[in-house]
Amino acid sequence: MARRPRRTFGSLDVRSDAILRAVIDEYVTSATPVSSGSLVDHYALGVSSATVRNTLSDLEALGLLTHPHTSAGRVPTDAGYRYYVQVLADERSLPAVEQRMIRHQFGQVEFASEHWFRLAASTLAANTGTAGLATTAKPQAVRVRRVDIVAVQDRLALLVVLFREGTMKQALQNLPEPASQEQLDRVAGLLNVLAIDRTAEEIAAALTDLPHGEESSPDLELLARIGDGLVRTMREFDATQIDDLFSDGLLNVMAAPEFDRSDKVRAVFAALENRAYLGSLVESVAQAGSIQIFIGHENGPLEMQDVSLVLAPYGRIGHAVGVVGVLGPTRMPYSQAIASVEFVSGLMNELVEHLYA
Amino acid sequence: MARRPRRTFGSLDVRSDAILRAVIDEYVTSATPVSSGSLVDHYALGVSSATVRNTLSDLEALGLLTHPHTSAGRVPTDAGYRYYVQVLADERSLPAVEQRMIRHQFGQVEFASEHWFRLAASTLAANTGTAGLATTAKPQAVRVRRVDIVAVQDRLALLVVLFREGTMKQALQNLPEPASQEQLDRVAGLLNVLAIDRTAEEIAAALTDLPHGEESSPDLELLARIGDGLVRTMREFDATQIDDLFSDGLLNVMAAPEFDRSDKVRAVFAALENRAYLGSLVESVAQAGSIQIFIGHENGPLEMQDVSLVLAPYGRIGHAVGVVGVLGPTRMPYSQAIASVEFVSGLMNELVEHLYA
DNA sequence: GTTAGCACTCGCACAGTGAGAGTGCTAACC
DNA sequence: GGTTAGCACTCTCACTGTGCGAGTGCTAAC
Repeated sequence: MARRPRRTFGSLDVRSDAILRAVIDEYVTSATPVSSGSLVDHYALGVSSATVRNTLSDLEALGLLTHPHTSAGRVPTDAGYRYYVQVLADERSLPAVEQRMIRHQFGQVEFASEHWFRLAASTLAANTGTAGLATTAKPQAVRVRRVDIVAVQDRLALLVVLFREGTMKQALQNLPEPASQEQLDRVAGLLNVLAIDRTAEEIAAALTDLPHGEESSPDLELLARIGDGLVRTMREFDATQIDDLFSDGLLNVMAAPEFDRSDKVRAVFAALENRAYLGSLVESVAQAGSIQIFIGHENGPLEMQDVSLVLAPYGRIGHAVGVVGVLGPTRMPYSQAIASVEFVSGLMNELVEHLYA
Repeated sequence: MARRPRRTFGSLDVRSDAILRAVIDEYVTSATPVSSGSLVDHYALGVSSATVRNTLSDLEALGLLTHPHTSAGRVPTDAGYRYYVQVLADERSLPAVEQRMIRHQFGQVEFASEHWFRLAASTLAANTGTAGLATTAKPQAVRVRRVDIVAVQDRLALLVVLFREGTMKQALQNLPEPASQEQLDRVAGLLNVLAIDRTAEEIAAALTDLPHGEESSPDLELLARIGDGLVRTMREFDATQIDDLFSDGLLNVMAAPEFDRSDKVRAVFAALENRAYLGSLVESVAQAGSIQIFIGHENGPLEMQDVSLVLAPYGRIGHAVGVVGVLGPTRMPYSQAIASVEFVSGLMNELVEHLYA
C-alpha cells in the first residue's frame, strides 16, 4: 500500500516538533485552547513555560497555530494539522487486540455485502469517535453477468441485472403490449446471449445490429425494447459516482463542542447530501489509490471548512472501487483515524478479493 | 378513506375557538409567543385586547395554552395542538394546482419504486416545510414469486428472490462444495417448484419433507442447503418492521428556531435512528388504516417530545403496507401537513394499486 | 359581558466591574 | 546565545445592576 509522503514540509527543529505535537494532542482531547503552562505540566518538555511561549509564538508566525485572543492559549490551524499528519503523526497501526476484535465482528456478520458496509461505517465511528462512512464498490463500466426478466403485470416487467463486478440493479420496464412469462423467458435467453460480458455501449451496438421491420418477430421487437431499458439502466449506473453511502456515528460529530450551534451541524449535513462533492472526493481517492486526508479549508465547499475527512479506497483499482473513511471536526484524532481507516480498508480489500477473485 | 373523528373534546364557544385558532396560526408562522394585542391587530375578532386576554387566560386554565413568563404572550401546549387538529383545523384538501403539479412530477419520474419513495418524501418536505418521510411497502408475510441462483464463486452463490408483493431480496449463500451454474440452475428449478406462492413457514415445512440420507442426491442436498438460506432470508424480512426509510428535508427541521441548540437536533436524529420506535409507529398507523397524528409528548421517547409526526398508511391493508408522512417541530402547520400527507398517501395508493392489481 | 386604564411583573439588552488566565516582554542568568 | 524568572498588560468571562419595553392581570366604569 502506498504510504503518504513524509516531510514534504521542511522539518522544524526537534523541540518545535515536540511542542506542536503536544499542542495538537492536547487540543484534540480537551477542545480548549492550550496554554504554555498546561504543556509544561502535562508533557515532559524539559524547559520552562517561558521557553515554550517563545516556541509557540514562532509556530504561530509560521502559521501552524493561532490565538483566539491575547489572553488565550494556542489552537492549531489547518496548516498545523496538515503538518501533523504529514510529519508528526506516529504511523502506528491498530493494536493487535482491536484488529482481532474487528476481524471477529466481520466474521460474525451475515455473508451479505450490505452488512459489511454498515459494519465498516460503525466500526470506524466507534473506533475514532467520529462519523464513519462507507460507499459500495462502484465499478467503472459494468459488464453483464446475467439478466432476468419477470412479469409483474400484463404490460410491466421487472428487469434484474447481475453484473460481473458483483453488484446488481433492478428496473421496471413498460412493455408495448402484454407479454407472458414464457415469452419474457425466451427474450431473456436472447438478451443474455447478446449482453453477457458486455458493457452498456457494447450492448447498445449489438442492439442496432438486430434485424428490423420485415425480418423482425414479436420476440425481437420485445428484445429491442427491453434491451434499450437495460442499456439505459446500465448507463445510468455507470454515470453514478456513489451508488450507496452508509454512514454511522453522525451523532458523534454533532456532539462535538464545535457543533453546539445547530447551524454548524446543518452545514455538515448539507454538505453530506451534496453527492456531487462527495463523488469528486471518492474519485480523487480512487485515483490516488491510497489514503487521503482533507483538512478543513482544503475542502472546497464553504460549509465543510470545519470538518476533516480521512478516506481510503478499497477494491481493485481501475475496476471496482469503493471508499471507506471517517468524517469529523478538524479537531480530530488523526493518528487514530488513519490507523483505523487503513485497517478497515485493508479488511474490505480482503473481503472483495475473496468474493470476486 | 377513514376520516379523523371530530369533536372528541367537548367543543368550546365560538370565540374561544376563534382565538385559539388565531393563536396557533400566528405562533406557527412567527415562532414567538402571541400577545393579545397582536391578535386584535391581525385577526378580525371584533373585541378588545382586554376581552381577548380574558379568553386567553380561560384557555390557559383549560391547559390549551401556556405562558413562558408573566410578561410574555401565549404559546400553545401539546393539548392545544391536539384540540386544533381534532376540532379546529379546516379539512381542506390540497389546491388543485398543487395536486396537478405533484401528479405531474410522479409521472415524470422513472418507473421504479425507489424514485417514488424519494419523490414522496421530498414532495412532502417541500410542501410543508418540514421533513418528509416514506417507508417502502412492507408485506406482512411474503410469498415467493420466483427465485434465481447465480454462481458468484466456486462455493458462493447469490440468491435473488422476487416476492409476489413486488419487493425483492438478495442474499449471498455459502455452499458446502463447489457447484456449477448448470447445477445451480437445476436446483433453482426445483426450489421454484417447491417455493412458489409460499411463505417462509410453508417452505420450511416443505423442506423437511424432502428425502434424506440414502435416497438423497447432490442436487437435493444443495436444494436443502439453499432452501434453508431462502427461509432464513424470508424470516428475517418478515420480522423487519421498516425495510427502507426515505427522508428528505431534515435540514428544514434543523433550521427551525426551536432547534437552534444542536443537542435538540441530536435528540431528533437519535430518535429517527431508533428503528424500533419508528417501527411501532408504522405498525400503529397501519393498524389504524388512516392518517394519524402524534404530537410532542404523545411520542413515547423523551427525545421526541419536541416533535410531531403526521403519518398515513398506503398500500393494501393486511397485505403490504407502507407509510408516508412528515416530521417537524410541534409548532407545525398541521392543516397543510394533513392535506399534503393525505394527498400523497392517496397517490401512493393509486400507484401501488396500478402496479400490483 | 365588555372595555379602558393602570399597576405590576418579568425578561432582555446593556454597561460596568473584578477576577483570572495567559501572553509578551525585559532583564538577569548560566 | 539560549533560557528563565518576573511582571505588566490584555482580554475574556461571569456576575451584577439598571432601565426599558412588552404584556399581562386586575379593577372599576360603561
